[in-house]
Parts: sequence; C-alpha cells; structure tokens
Amino acid sequence: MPKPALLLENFLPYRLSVLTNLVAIAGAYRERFALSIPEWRVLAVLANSPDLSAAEVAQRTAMDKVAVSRAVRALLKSARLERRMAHADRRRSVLRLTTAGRQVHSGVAPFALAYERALLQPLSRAERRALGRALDILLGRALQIGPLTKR
Amino acid sequence: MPKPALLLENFLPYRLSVLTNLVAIAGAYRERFALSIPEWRVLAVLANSPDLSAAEVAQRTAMDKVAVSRAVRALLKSARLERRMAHADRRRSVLRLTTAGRQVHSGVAPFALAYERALLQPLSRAERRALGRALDILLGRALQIGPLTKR
DNA sequence: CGCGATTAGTTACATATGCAACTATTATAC
DNA sequence: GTATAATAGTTGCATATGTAACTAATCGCG
Repeated sequence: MPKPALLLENFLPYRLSVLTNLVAIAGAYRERFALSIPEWRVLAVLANSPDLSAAEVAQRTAMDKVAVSRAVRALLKSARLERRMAHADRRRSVLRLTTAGRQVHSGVAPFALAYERALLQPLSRAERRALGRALDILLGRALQIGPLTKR
Repeated sequence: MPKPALLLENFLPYRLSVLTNLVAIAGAYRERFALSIPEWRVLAVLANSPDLSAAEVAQRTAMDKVAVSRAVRALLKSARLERRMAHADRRRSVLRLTTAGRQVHSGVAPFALAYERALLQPLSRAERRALGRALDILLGRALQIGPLTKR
C-alpha cells in the first residue's frame, strides 16, 4: 500500500482555495458598483429577506458580526440600506434596503448570475447536481469536524 | 420560464467561499507548527520539487510573487529553507528545504492528509472523482473566462 | 559593446480582516 | 428590585494581503 503522498495540486483544501480566489477576483464586476464582497452579501440576503437584524444577516451569510457591522456601516453611508431599531429590543437593528439599494441589487444580480452560468457551462446537468451535492456534504462535514485548532 | 432568482445559498461563488473559509480555518493545525498558509504551500511544493526559483514556486502554488517572497523570508528566518543564487542568472534564487524544513513538512503532512480524509469520508469513491473532475473543469473555465474586471 | 526592454525579487503603502475589549441593553437569579 | 450574566453591535489594534513602485540583473538587437 503506497504511502499517500501529499501533492499540493491534489490536495482538496488547496484546490478549493485556488478556485475560490479565482472566482472571487473574477467577481470583481462588483467593483463597477463600488461594492465589496461583504457588502454584496449583505445586500443579497436583505434583498430576499428584509428586516433582519445584523446578527441574523451574519448567520445567513456565514460572516462574522464584525464583518457585517462594517458592511452595514458602508451601506448606510452609501444610502443603500436603512436601519431602525427594534422597539421590543433596542439593541437589535432592523435592516432594510432603500430604493437605491434595491436598484443596485437588481443591477448586480444579472451579472452575478451570468458569471455563474458561464462558469458552470462546461458541466452537464448531472455534473452540476453532483457538484452541488458534494459541496453541501463537505460543508456539513467541515462544520461537524470543526476547527482542529481546539485540541 | 421563471426568472432565476439570486439566492445566496445557491450561488456557487458564495458556496465555494464559505467552504474554503471553513476548511482553511480548520487547517489551523498548521498553527501548531507556526506555519502560515503561504509558508505551508511553499514548503509543500519544495518538499516535492527542490531547487525551484521563487517564480517557479509562485506558479506552482498559484500564489503571487509578493506572497512567495514574504513566505520565503519567513521560512529563511526560521531556518526551514535555504537559498542560493543561480550561478548562471544571479537574479534567480534556488530554494531548498533544510533538514528542519523537511522535518516540519513530515510533521504537517500526515495531519493535512488526515484532515482531507476526514473531510471526504462521507463521499463515495465515485462522488470524490466527480468532485475532483468538476473542480478541475471549473478551474480551467475560471481561468479561461478571466477577470470580468478588464472590460 | 551598449542602451532600452524584460525579468526576479523586494519594499512601501494603503486597505482588509480577525480578534479582543468595550458600550449599551435586556434577560436571569435571587 | 438589584446584581450578575448574556446579547447586539461597535471600535481599536495588530496582522495580512494586494497593488504599484523600485532595485538589480540579464537579454536583445543595433
């Protein structure tokens, strides 16, 4: 039985990282809209689910609360987002896109979807489904295994 | 025909990013060895291919030359790497692991492989192959499409 | 040769990101 | 009810990362 050699180019974490980087850079069409990736994520989730708190946004976007806080501040400044406070709990914010925010989202979304389509174009339907399933499973598994940091 | 909604949780670039982050963080076993991810990559590639120049390392690891330069500096400082200059071209460096460097690599590699194995464990052989193939194709495709930034 | 164009690698600066400490508010225990 | 703990969000700081400018060396072509 051969000792499994560690070849970087076959190593899954490495390959994921390279691909993700490429895709993220390519996604710089966002730059045309003066949107950082964290801002784009917040925008995207609030477009589908208005009136979330920052913590809820964090959970749905897999961002940490600091990243959300900064993205929200930027979006408030550019008037793409408005914030109220929950009357019941004045710590909790209630976030909602402004008209300008919705416009930006409608502008970016087609680009994002077109890019994704172009990316997936060489894969068959079956291959796409398989990929999607694998990513789901890996995600769950990564969460389950957790950071090896701790012990 | 329904307009394809943009749902973050189905959006491939987003999903890749989340998974990659999780996996990279989990990979913090590297922290036990005081190795950053760029350093780990340089180490890994030089373990298999000694005597590369920094530029060659950059190409094989998909890192940019600045990142390689910094990782090399750190590895030199920790005496895990040694550098000579090519006699033919004194701009070009010739990088090679020291004994200490090889030891670190032999120490980390089993952890890395074990983590990968644990991650892939819920996938069947066929699913792994399909995933690998899909990642390859996407990588090529992403390179081909290129950054939408440029026009 | 010799001078402009390339290439390897480094440095500097500006921006992004992660983590920990902090503030304000609400929930819990007694 | 009051003190303690927990939660939402922000801020500060230290580190990481990307881009562009720079240095040193080689190449290429007259």
